[in-house]
Amino acid sequence: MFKKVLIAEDFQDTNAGIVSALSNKLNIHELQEELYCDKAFNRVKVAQANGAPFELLITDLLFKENHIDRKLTSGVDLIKAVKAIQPSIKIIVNSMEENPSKVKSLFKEQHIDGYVCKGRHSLNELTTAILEVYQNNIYLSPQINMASNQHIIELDEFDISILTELANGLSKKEIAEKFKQNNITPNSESTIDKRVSKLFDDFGAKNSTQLIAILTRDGLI
Amino acid sequence: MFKKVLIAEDFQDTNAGIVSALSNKLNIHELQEELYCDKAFNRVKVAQANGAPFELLITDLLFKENHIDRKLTSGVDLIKAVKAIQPSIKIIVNSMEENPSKVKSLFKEQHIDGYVCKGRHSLNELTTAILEVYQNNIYLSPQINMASNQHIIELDEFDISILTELANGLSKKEIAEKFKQNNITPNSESTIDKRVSKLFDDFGAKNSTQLIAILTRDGLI
DNA sequence: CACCCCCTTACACATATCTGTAAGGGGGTG
DNA sequence: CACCCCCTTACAGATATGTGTAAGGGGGTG
Repeated sequence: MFKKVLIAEDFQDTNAGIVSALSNKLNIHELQEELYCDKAFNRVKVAQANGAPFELLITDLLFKENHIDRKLTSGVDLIKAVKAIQPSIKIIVNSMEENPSKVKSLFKEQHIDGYVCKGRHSLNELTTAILEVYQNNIYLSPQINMASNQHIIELDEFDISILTELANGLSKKEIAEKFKQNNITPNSESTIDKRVSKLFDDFGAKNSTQLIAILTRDGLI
Repeated sequence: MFKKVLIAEDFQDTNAGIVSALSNKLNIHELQEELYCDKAFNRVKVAQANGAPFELLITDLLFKENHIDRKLTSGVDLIKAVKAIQPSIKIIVNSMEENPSKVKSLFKEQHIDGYVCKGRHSLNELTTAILEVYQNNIYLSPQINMASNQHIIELDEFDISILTELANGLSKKEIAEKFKQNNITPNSESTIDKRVSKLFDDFGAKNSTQLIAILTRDGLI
């Protein structure tokens, strides 16, 4: 079994639940926990420098903001930073995120080893995930149905830029101007119109307002 | 100290964290837990029927949907049901909700005794909250600043109706027609225009799209 | 090269949005 | 009653939105 595991999770109750479950169920010699990404990253760095690196990182995705300055503000930031200094570390994400395309991108872009979706069985799932990952397998919560009829529509960076500015109250004309200023291309009002109209079809929206409502609700922007 | 406490919380890790913290820190004789509102309500009912009622309910607000049919689908539903059969029970809500006006309404409408906001100190806060509530005081997470500059703008039922339909993709003309059909008054396009424009000012939005984005993000609609 | 597809862009037109102004109605007050 | 305030409503006009059509350009293919 893993000998040295780090947990990064900002909710104290969740954090405590994970720690207590893992100490009881799995024979992990050293189980450390952190409430902040930056501190978690520091522990990884120090452990490696001392020749006793962590073998597994269990992390949440969202970390609440507070008065403390943060360099790493999300689980993805943390994963990137950790992988940069210790590519071999195993990573399990434990989060509320249910969007299949977001979870998919964690495996594809961040090369995580397991994904557990918080819920009524997440501790059991987490235990299973750890065992699987220890065997060099990957683990994915069964409730994340990659092949479902949920939106697997990929929003590219350009789509996201438009949508973010729309949600920010800019008109399409203003967006076109901003894109021209920032050398983002394409940048004609017409093309932006076309893109947005395509997204209406994709997401079954009648107008911009509904489109933004849908995407905001789903956490896609 | 409270002798009999019930915890309603659907995330297994959070649930476990609360249980383990309270068993260690507080001398509570009987600490039960449930993952579903309906089951929690049943426990309260049965305990009361057996002459050994719960003295305190600690509940979340949001409970994930799954394949099981649910009568009570939220913490507020549970609180209402429990208060209806046992008005004297003490209630502490433990949730992610940070909106002051929503928290305010829990105290005002549901007459809860404590509110703990999930975060990096929520277990410590919860312990304090239990001690305060046991002394017949109320407890409120310090991070919920009721007098802050956050939006304490009250949206009335009419506002919500308009906003919901806007987020649903209806034009203002269509909303006016729908209101006329459903005998909702006022219902002229002009008045709806005026209301929405007022909300632009209230929330600092430039147009409908941004307004809906803000309100959706804040969970107000 | 010709051909095709896809993307970008311009333009046009009907509709919707947003912001004024102004008229009228109900309720409270002196 | 006169007066005032607030809300509803109508209307007008400048902009913005959504949806067509069509022209042109790049890249791949035969």
